[in-house]
Amino acid sequence: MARQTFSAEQVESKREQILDAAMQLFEDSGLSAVSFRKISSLLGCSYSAPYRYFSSKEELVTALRARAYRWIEQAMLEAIAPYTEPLTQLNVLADAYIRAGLERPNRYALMFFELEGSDLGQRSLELAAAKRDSLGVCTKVVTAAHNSGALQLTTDPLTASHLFWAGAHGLVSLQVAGQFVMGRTIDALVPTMIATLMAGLQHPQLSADSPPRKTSKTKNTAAAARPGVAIPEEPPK
Amino acid sequence: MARQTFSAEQVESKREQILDAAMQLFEDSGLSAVSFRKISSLLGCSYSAPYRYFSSKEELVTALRARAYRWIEQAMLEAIAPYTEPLTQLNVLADAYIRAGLERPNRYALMFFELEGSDLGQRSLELAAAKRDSLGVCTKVVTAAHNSGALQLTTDPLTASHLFWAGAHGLVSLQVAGQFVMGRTIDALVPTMIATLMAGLQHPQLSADSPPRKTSKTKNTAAAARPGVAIPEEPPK
DNA sequence: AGCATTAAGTTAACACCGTCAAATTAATTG
DNA sequence: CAATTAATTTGACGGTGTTAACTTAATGCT
Repeated sequence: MARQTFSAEQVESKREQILDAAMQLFEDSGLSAVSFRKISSLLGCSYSAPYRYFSSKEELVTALRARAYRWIEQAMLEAIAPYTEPLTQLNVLADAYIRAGLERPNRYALMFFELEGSDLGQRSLELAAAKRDSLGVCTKVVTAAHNSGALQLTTDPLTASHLFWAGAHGLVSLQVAGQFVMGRTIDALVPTMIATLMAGLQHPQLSADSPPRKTSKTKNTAAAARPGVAIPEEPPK
Repeated sequence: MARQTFSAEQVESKREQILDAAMQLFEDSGLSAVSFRKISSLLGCSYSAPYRYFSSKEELVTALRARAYRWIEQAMLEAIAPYTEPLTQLNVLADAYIRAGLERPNRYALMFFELEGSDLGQRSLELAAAKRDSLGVCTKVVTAAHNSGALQLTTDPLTASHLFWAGAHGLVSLQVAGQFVMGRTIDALVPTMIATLMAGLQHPQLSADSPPRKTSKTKNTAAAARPGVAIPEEPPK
């Protein structure tokens, strides 16, 4: 026969070395600084060697993106570990998520948006699993809070999880993008956002009866009245 | 004397031609497809000509980013134009913002996150103005809703605007990033998010008394009790 | 032992990129 | 017409992703 193939562990070890170097380059100097040549230089191999483990830069960045999800998942898990009360866990989780995003904005940004025309992200099972698991931490805590009666949701826990995640992510994004007006800081907004969502999600006038939105064709129909909120106006024209 | 310099209009026209081509390339194929050479090829000039109008690719992308903010601002303005009732405007505005983001996810993503180590975004007055104006549309509507009594905020209107923006942006981001679990769509979440924030922002238990967050050093202090929400637990260790 | 086999890694090459200096074109004034 | 000088083009450099050809080295077979 011939030389035997590397074991799965050896391959994984190589992949992680490459990803370590790539992540370091990315966090230090952005995505354009991530190059096979610089990675190879850091690893002491030739510039074409990593191609055996990542068939393209896009694939490498996708793996990097999955790592970012694993990182935020871990940050949330570690934050809630010392606590058992679901509502406390939810607050701690939100705090940890946002702090992690602010401390490593580049790595955080990697989780969202591609800025490159690529459909590889849709086909990576590893990335899909990492996404699922990171959201799962949030969903689990919200569900526990709901089941324990501490958070009396008027929507299902999954919807509530999505809203919490979206709210937290929105704050981090706006802060990183410099969207907050002068004098305002995210510090004051985080507790307000969490409290607002908690209050709103327990508001009796809110239930799962919101009509579905039309994403195209018909316009402005989503402005229809919602119970206890507002009465619509004359339609345009 | 000598040949006279281009007028400000001529320069601006050139800049817009370049930005048109750049935006087209970006939306079609991502940021890496935006190159001086391809732009020049589209414009029928030499690959170095655009350098007279944008001294670097980073500067060009920053101008593109400002354009993205002007675009979303315009989408919001056009959406609310036919209406006068502030609460209706707020709903229509949120709907327009989110639909715009979903229809052009690449352009939308340009507004947030850099993915490149660059501090030029901080020094561009044009970009700063575009950011301010786009948020201003939201703030104006929220303030009007507050002043008219239609939206009885327990926080100041600017804070509420930030929360609305963050919530809407969070939903768009999660949708574009494929974060929603299978079977769920953003269509059902948008009205829920808006209604939740509206309900939460009018909730009497919420006021501006939320303690500021510690962003570093001290940990887990943000999990402290908030009125009417939860009672904290034993601290870790 | 020696050799064939074949996985892992290297080198060479290509097209493309951002960027800048030098050369070139073209419009305006004296 | 000629000098001046803004606008543009050309040439060049180092860096990039990617592929193909080549080299190295470990294994099993005879």
